[in-house]
Amino acid sequence: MTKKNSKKPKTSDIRTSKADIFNTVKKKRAFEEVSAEVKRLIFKGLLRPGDQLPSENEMASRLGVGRQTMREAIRFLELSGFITTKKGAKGGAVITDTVLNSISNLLLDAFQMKKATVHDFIVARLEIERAVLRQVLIRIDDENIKLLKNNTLSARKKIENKQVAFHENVEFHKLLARASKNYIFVVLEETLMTLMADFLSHRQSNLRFSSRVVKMHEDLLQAIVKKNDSEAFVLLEKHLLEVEESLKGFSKRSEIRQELDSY
Amino acid sequence: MTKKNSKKPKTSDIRTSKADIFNTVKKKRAFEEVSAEVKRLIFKGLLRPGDQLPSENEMASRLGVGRQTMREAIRFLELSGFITTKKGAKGGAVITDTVLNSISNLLLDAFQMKKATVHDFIVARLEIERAVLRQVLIRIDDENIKLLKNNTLSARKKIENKQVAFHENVEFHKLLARASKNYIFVVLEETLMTLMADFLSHRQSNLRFSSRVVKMHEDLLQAIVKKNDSEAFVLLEKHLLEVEESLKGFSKRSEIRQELDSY
DNA sequence: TCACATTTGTCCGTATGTATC
DNA sequence: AGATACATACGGACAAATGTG
Repeated sequence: MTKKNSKKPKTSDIRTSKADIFNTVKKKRAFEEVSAEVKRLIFKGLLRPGDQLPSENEMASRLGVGRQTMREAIRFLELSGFITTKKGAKGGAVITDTVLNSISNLLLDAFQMKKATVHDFIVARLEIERAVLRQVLIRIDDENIKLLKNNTLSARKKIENKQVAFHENVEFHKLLARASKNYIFVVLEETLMTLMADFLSHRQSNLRFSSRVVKMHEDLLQAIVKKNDSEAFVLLEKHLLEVEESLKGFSKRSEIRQELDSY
Repeated sequence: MTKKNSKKPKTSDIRTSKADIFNTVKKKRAFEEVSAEVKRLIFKGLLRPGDQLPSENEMASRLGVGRQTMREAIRFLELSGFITTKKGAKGGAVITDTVLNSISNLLLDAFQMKKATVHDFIVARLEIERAVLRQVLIRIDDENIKLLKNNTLSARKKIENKQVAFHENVEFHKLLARASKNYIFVVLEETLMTLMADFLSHRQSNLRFSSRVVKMHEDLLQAIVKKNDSEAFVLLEKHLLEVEESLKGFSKRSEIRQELDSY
């Protein structure tokens, strides 16, 4: 952010490459270094979800910074989705992985600022799901088929018990992304699904619609297993267009969330 | 974040709706209220990009909180991409709009965390650029054509002066995404290009390759302007496959970025 | 060039609320 | 119920950076 944005370094434009090198040594704030250090430990796998971090005081003194600085680093990590904090004894910071949640929160801000519309979202989702399906048809294996099958089975069970299969239906698309074996798609799909869940959280859950979605997932999965590519694409498109219908009404409202007091 | 996540409120599940109402009154931390208030002002348009915020001390006393709390709120807004801060006299917080950057940074974190590989990246990029092109062919207008044309012109100029057109070539794809008029794609392309720039920053810049890229961009743009869809897709694919070649060698590393000390 | 004012960045001491034992 | 441990929050202080006269 600080590094990349300095496109006009006031000095001559001729030596841009060298100027960029100098920019990288620009002094960083202490809390940035601290949070980067923690992030590094997480990426390296030395800190894993569920791990408890020492108290603010201890971390501060161990890292050689003040409490205020430590707090700002903690805030930074918290808002980025790397840790969550709890008050009281035995409280403190715990490593979590809610980065995708943080992303979707920022995307909601973008929607709020009218930089993105529901239509944008629907188009992007359709395109990305198409890409995912293309990869799935190439790379799916028995294990992922089994996971998807189990998903539709438990969804079907819920429907039979007159319950909506909301969670299962969202999970189906995440499983599809995993079956593509491409982590970029996994991240994108999970982000889109988080947003989707947020959109739908304000509406009444509809058993009939939920049941219909389960049916379409079952059909889609069958087409995938049978390697009937063209049918799979047709089913996917039809499915997503129906889901789009269920989002209708949102397009008319300019704001997605009435209140922005969350998080 | 705090509100939405509480799907299991320990109390009976039956009164979820009422429980949710009570959840909204859950005590929030001071810095959250402060940052939410500033965000509200931005969303309402009362604070606009370029506007200078009062100093930390003044805002703190005006809002009735301590400076520490104010600083945490500022960190929040900064990370979310709503403000940037500058040190020194006449410094302070200024309303900006770098939400795009913030989302892109978090996406990079997510990719890092999920251990996305270079191969994942290449596949995803091809798919996403295809999707972008599809939308561009539908929605492009004269203004965006002009921006793209200017981009290739200045790239061509650099090549003629024996300079690599690195920045321009990266920018071309960002402009393409903007021409799709879909903010989601803009975010994705921005992220992909950041990754791309990161890959290439470690290699020697190659004038001959850079020149070749410019040529392909020119051809692609021409096909787009002429509405020659099929040729545009062929050119895009060919272009990206050549770029992929230039990334060879990275595939062996499991991590995308060696260092995460950015931002 | 130099001093000065302003503002962020950082540290410390202290107090309070809250969750756990 | 009381003690403990921790995050949360306030206020004061100084250092560092930066623009201005």
